[in-house]
Amino acid sequence: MSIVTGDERRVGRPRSEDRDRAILDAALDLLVEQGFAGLSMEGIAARAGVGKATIYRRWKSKAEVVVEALGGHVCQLGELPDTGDVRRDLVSMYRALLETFKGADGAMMAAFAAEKVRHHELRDEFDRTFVADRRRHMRQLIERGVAEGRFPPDSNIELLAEVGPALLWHRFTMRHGLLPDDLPEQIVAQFLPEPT
Amino acid sequence: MSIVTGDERRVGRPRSEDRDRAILDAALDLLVEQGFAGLSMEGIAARAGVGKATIYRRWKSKAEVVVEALGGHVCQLGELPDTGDVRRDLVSMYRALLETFKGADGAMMAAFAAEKVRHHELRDEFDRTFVADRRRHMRQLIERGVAEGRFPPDSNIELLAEVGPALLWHRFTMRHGLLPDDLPEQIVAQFLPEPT
Amino acid sequence: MSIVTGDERRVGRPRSEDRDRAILDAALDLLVEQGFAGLSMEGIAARAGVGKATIYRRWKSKAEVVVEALGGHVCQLGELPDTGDVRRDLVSMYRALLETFKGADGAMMAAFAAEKVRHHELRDEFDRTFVADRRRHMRQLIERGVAEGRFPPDSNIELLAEVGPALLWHRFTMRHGLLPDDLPEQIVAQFLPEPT
Amino acid sequence: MSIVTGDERRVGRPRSEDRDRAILDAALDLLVEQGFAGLSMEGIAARAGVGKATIYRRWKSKAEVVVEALGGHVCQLGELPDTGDVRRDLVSMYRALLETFKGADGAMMAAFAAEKVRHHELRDEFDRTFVADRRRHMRQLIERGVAEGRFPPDSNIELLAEVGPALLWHRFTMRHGLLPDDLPEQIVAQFLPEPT
DNA sequence: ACATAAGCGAGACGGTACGTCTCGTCTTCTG
DNA sequence: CAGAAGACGAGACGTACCGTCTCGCTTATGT
Repeated sequence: MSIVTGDERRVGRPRSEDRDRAILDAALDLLVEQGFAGLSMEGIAARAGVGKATIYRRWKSKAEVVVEALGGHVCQLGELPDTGDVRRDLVSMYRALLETFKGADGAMMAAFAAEKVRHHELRDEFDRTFVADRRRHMRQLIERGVAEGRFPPDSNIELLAEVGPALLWHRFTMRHGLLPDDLPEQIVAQFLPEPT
Repeated sequence: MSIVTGDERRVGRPRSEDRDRAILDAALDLLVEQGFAGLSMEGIAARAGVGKATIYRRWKSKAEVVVEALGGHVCQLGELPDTGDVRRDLVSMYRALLETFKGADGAMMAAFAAEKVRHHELRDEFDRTFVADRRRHMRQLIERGVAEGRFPPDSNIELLAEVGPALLWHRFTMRHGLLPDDLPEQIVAQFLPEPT
Repeated sequence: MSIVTGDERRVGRPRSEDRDRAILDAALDLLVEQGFAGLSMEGIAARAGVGKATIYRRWKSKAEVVVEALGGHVCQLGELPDTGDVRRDLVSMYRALLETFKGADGAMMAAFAAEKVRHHELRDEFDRTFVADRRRHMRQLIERGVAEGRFPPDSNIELLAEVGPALLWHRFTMRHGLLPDDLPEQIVAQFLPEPT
Repeated sequence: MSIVTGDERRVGRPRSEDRDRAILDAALDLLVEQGFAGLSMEGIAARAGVGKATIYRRWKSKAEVVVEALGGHVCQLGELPDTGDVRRDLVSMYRALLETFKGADGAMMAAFAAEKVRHHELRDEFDRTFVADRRRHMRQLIERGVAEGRFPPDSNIELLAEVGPALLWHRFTMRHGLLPDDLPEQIVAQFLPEPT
């Protein structure tokens, strides 16, 4: 998050948005190429053709640069689906998440998740940037589904909303990315079946 | 993994097992206290009362020290329960896992999980130490449960065996440890219900 | 000699002359206190309140730091005497040299002399700093003395100019500093007597 | 100096003289090849095919090994001349010293002298091994010369005995080895002339 | 129009940790 | 026991980044 976000600044040379972008792009490139550990501020500055101070003027730490670099990148999840068919919507969302885990974004998410442990700001930003919306939407889908009688009325909504992401995340982080393409359907079939 | 693993060495002063232990203990302590990133070889050496060379004589890098530190660590899983009542056994295991997350081992697991991404050896050791036995046991419980008709015969065994750990892990890593004490029961009630 | 000597650098923060001085002073102090061998880059950095990189940015090795430390050191020769009385002038110079050996500069000269053997740059700088002026002046005194008939006309000027420093140096380095106060007079009386 | 010099040892396996020699030879070789600074105990041990403890059992430090290595080597100065002709004897001795300074021995003496500054044991041993005898002999020659009227009766014997070695040493250490072959004769002619 | 104030690239700065090296000591097994 | 091998604690080596701090520009703005 940019240190100065408001528009209260008026005098002096304004910050160049070119540099913002150059820095974030460089950070992202290097992150993908070498992972979080191989990422150095010196490297970002060099790659972006920018002085280190120009980075630190905008962000307080390596972690924050990466937060924003990654945040700007991953948020292109497409629209949250809402077709009226809850199960189809959930499968869509699971699949979008699954695709995120695969591809280059997966490595980035993993790297990011790894750093969350140590940097609470990162954790929150991670949440805000590409978890919160999805979570909210899934919850609404489930709630509506329960209300419409598509899931049993005594369902544990909280868990039901969480089970898909949880299984995908578990597969990704704890089972070395064992993510078959039909996993979304499997999950729905097993844990969100139609009431008999 | 120790640099010299065979028993071909015979001459000269043998490596001191005291030092092995002192180093690994120090590494583990510091890992829990400060996380992987806050862990320095210099710190380990100082805490273990050992020269840096004594560490590098045994392991090639920080990662390798940690792998072995982890390997030497006996994760207190408690006994793997087997009472004949599948659901009770699963609740027991979920609870043990939940306690692990809450205790000192939890911090350690988080720290390791973060590093797994970058170090495959670490990932494997992590699996061996914290995960493999439990996973195997849970799967057996589920398989037996299905065989005995305690779960529907068309259950997705793989997912059923995974859903509990997945939800706990998700709560722990992605929801900042939102782990109510009755979560095991909730999970079983929602996802592993008795067949009607 | 400083790594960057030209004035081609223009951009970036300029090197601080304060640090140059702090480093060289620290080096010189430690050299006198502990000798060349007891001199560590880490020690210099600590004493100068400077990071090690700041030293290595300027010099490539310990030897080069010392060379320059020595170069910056103004050896207090006192004025080169020229009273017209050759023998009195020589006694003065011998005494100044003797005092140099006895004082802090003596320890320094010994330390440097020891190291000269291994580092030719050091040898030359040592010569420039401690020796060259004195040598030239003594030679001139002797030459004039011979010209004026104060020494026999067939004198070996080279040796005559050298005998005093040689004896003092020999006493200092080979006889543990056996340097009685009247040694200058003894030398003149024995080796530079008035022609009969 | 060997740590155990007496012959009070009787029990157990006796020290191998082969090893003494192997160690000293290795030390000397390496000293000549790389100088005192490039000399490591590890290197000596390896070159001699000997354990480090075997060296430390005999000598307390690197310096002492070198003392003995060098001592054993240089003492082959030949007989101290005593022909009855004082000046010829002195020229002989000066020349022997001069030859020592030239050759490979010179580098060794310089290396040795350099270390004397820091190691008093070295200084004393240096003295004992290849200075003391010569000095005593020169002094006797001079004393006899004065007694026999070959030098003026009011000569400063101490200085007269010292002037040759002092000039040679000065040339060697302070003038980069400016040692012409007739320097011995020059010295005698200038500073030890026949009384008129 | 021009002063002002901030932005900027470059890179120096005090630190900290890296992985390597040698010191002089210690500990084992072999002869 | 001596000896070869080599582990050991200590601590310096020279390198790489960290996040901060100057420098001498450059670039809008607001007077």
